[in-house]
Amino acid sequence: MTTPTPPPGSSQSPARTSGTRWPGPTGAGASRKDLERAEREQLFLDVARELLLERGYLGLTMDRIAERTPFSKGTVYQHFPNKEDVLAALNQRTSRIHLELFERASTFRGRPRERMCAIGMAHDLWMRTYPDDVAACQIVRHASIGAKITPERAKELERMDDGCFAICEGIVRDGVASGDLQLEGGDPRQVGHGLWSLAQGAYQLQDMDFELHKMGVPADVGPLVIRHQHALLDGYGWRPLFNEWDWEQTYVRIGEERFSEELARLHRD
Amino acid sequence: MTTPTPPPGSSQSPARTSGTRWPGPTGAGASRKDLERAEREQLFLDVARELLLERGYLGLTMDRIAERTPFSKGTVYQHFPNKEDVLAALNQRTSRIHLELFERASTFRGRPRERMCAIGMAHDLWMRTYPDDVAACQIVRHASIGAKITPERAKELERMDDGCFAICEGIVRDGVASGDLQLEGGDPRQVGHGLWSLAQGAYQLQDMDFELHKMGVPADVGPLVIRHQHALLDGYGWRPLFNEWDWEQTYVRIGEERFSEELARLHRD
DNA sequence: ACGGACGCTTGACGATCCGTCAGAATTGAC
DNA sequence: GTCAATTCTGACGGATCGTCAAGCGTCCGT
Repeated sequence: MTTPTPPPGSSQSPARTSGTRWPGPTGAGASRKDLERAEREQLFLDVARELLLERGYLGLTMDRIAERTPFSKGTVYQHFPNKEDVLAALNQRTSRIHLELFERASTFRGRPRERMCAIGMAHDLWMRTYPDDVAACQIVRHASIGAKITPERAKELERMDDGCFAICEGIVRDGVASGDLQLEGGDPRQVGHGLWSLAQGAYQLQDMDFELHKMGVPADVGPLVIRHQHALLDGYGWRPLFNEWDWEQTYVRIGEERFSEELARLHRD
Repeated sequence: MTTPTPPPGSSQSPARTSGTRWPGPTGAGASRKDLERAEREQLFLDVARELLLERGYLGLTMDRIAERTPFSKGTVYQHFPNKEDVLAALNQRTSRIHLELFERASTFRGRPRERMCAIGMAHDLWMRTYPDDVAACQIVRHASIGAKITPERAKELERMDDGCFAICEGIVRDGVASGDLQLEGGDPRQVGHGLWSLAQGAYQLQDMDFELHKMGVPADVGPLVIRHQHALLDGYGWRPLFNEWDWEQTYVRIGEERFSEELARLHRD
């Protein structure tokens, strides 16, 4: 677009061995410069992720990112105006996947409540596949830390969360429209809020240092959260109720028809 | 205990105008030294709280605490080994109140589900009365930041959360024992987990920067969370169900019989 | 009244990290 | 090969953390 210079002949990238497994949206139609820049940014993010896993939030420093990279700190700052923004960028990758999983889930064919189950499964898969990245999200999104993030990046994050939520909202509205869900005076969107709160809270409780097993919570909260969500939906009277349907089979179908690849990869590791 | 010297005559403390409104448990039977030390610690915590409200997590620094205090940084470090521990100590005060409110709520006379409502109200009151302190809790308790906390303080925090949870668990067990709640194969403690997750998640969502009103969530999530919790309990079949009872009256009773003082103070501000 | 041991307080200090910027290095056009 | 434009670099100033040796006050025995 801006630079009219196409990749001159040999467009083979240096194939930096960053080892990333992220579905990076390295957009098409970019000049070599842009490509290198995008690659570099990915590299920085991969290293940042590494550091975050190794040494936690307080161990992630700009200097260390530069050290583990063939670039200097100044160059890192060409990509991210500050440390919080690095976290936000990581967050962005994670949120993008979140939204994509939700979109895929929403196309599941079935009764509205079944489709809502697909959303729940997508969320569970997301947290299960990228647990550390989701943990990073918790930090950045905390208002008192996220205050330094680039406005555009913040908007982008918000946009993706809105997207996720809009999908939920659509399914709830379908539920109402189909007659499966009858809300007396409540805003349909609030049901989505309840489901989201449940998942969010359960995850945060798990992420704390407390020993949840003392509270009868299994190490893997996923199934429990899903059970809670069913209880919530039952409480709001969304048909078919938990004991009116073979949900196990629904989940099998969702897995086969929408998330076979993710489930396979998850079981492989 | 150690120092046999009693306060010689004039035991009038310097009456530092710390302006704290916290129910500090300045234990009895402490020597003058200990008392001064305890007072100083309270002062440090009050200043830390002030800073946290004014400038957020990143604006809370040990130097600034010392600056706003007639003591030097070294003295602050005599009380808290690091910055995270200051936050943890703040957290401790907040958690102590939390537990105390739960204990008070649990003594409410009524059917088990009504008593669980009292717990919900206690939680709501807690978050409503000390919103900023509860927000601080969210930061400290994040595993990646809480790693630097003094082990004893961490244990203490855990102990208080366990206390809160034990109260919930007891009420759920009462529900089962009374026949109001019939769980098919589930651990009774998990119901408590669901309620807690719901409150925790809703609060965290509110604390994020996202614009929840776009999701149909009112600025004050309290009533919505309580509605969600009722739905969850209905989903688990805890009698009397939401539409089988005059809950409004229950809440009025809880307020009058257990939290009249807190409610009055809340309405006054 | 005096002295000295003990413990508390201080603030300067080294280390770490953030974010900047002037200058070095590289690139690409001619 | 030259030169301008762009990109990269790492040293630097500022801020913060956490330490510690030296200063200071308190208290007790004489």
